[in-house]
Amino acid sequence: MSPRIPELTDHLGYWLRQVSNHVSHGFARKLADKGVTVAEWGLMRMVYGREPTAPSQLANEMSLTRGAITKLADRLIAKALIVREASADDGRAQTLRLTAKGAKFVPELAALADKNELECFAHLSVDDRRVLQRILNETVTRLGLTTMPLD
Amino acid sequence: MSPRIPELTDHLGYWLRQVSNHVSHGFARKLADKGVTVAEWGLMRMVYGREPTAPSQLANEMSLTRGAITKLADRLIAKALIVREASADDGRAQTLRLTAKGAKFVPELAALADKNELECFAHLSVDDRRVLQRILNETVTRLGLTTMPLD
DNA sequence: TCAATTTAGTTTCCTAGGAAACTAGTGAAG
DNA sequence: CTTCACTAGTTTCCTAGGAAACTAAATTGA
Repeated sequence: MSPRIPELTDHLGYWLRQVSNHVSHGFARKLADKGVTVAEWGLMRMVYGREPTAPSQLANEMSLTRGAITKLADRLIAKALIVREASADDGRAQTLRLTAKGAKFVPELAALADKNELECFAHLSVDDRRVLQRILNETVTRLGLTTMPLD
Repeated sequence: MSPRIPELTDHLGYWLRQVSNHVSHGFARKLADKGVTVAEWGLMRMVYGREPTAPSQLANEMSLTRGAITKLADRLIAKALIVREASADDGRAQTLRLTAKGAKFVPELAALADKNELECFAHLSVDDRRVLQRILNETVTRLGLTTMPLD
């Protein structure tokens, strides 16, 4: 007897990705109006209000390779939103921090993030949102995730 | 007074992407052992047990561009998992369908999908899974999504 | 009937990130 | 001191997909 082959839609993972992609793409579109990508926003938010930070540190926190951070930082530097500075004590090390322009930009982008969140989840009851939050948190914990996803 | 800037982690969208990416990457790793990508699996599952299907049809259903389907199909053809055939009645049109090898492969890959689902969500109570399913479904409906995400 | 439009699929160019090789500076062992 | 291993960051090559230009076939309609 042939066992039934599950549909793609039989898996929670499918719906999760569906929703997640939509949320991210909606956000990406909003950010694009400001000339920024989601990854760029992520890095900017990470270094906002924080001591100059090592790229490798950010790579860990954002779950990107160091190579990706190099290029991401290059783009933000080209836009004059962050600066890369040599570490005083370690000839290999560098730090990234926001420029004044970058720092002024962050609240504006954060507002877009809030707006996107609202658009995507406002239809849920307060209770549903709490439950969703709890379930996602439990899952992150269970799966041993601790870092920021960007891809 | 300066308003507080929300953390990345203050948004449901952040956690959603975190979990979604983890689930997808875990699945991608399993599929990689079989020499297949998530997108390739998606296309294979879409055409499984189905009449030969137009690439543009699949593009819609999978939320990919036609260009992406062309290339995705090229890869699957190179692996002898699907075939591309000219439409009899329309000189522009083509259809894609699984080869015997491809069709035999699908159940094996589907088992991996089930396994991945289990690994990612088994820790949730039946109730939580039902609630999560409902919330995601409501959100998909509300956001007007009807298609399959692959990126 | 034959031009204009539309449609199906392909191709080219571009972006973004991973893997792994590479450069250069650090630190430890001898 | 000098060598060796390690670490920080960069670079090269590769993959995958989107946008838009492109080809060819169908359809429309004057």
